[in-house]
Amino acid sequence: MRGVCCNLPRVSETWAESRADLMKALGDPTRLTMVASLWRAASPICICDFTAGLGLTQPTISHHMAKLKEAGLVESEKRGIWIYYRLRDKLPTETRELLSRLID
Amino acid sequence: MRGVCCNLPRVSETWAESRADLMKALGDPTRLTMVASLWRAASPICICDFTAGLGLTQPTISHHMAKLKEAGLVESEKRGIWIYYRLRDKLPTETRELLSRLID
DNA sequence: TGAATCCATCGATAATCGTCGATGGATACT
DNA sequence: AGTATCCATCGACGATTATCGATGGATTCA
Repeated sequence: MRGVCCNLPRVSETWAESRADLMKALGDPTRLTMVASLWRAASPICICDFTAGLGLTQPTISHHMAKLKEAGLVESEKRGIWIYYRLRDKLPTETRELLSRLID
Repeated sequence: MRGVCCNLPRVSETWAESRADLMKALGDPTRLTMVASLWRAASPICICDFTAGLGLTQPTISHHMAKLKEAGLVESEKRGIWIYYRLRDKLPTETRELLSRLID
């Protein structure tokens, strides 16, 4: 009876791994909110802004931001006491379009 | 010094919750592979196909499929012994376009 | 120099998640 | 009736994750 089963379309394993990592980075309400904020923000945002706005502690926000950075979504720049975060400038086109569909 | 901080763009909490749920559903390599397969497949696919193709046990595949169904990505139809799965027919346009950007 | 602010990192804890084996219901074929 | 296949669900286990408090480095300002 096994012969009845169709064969699956081929999906690359490395593709699935890397795209799932991106989805995982976006798969938390706090991180998604942070990305949406950065997407819409006119100017870069620092950790303390999120801490104040999202009702979470500074280590938690910092931890989430590190994950976004690790996923290649975000870049930072230190200026005085603050570290300003913004969406990565050279975001791959597919990722940028995906975010556009997701957020706009 | 708190006055230096900009104020965050407003992001809806319910929006973040629901979109993060969708991202979470796509945030696992196995599930993403399953979605990509269904996206490309000419005809519906049953659990045993994935079990055979992905090297995971039947309960695991079934569990992942349940999550995709709960996320509203997938619908099923029972035919004889088999339950055939396909991408949901009435997928919201935004979701369909997002998947298109993600997979194609 | 001393105090204050911003932030990353560490260690801990509770919750969630991915995976499996076992079980049982449903359907089909003999 | 008996056997075989497909599948959902349950219970368990280890791994990952989200969160926090505590700590310490860096920078600014008095």
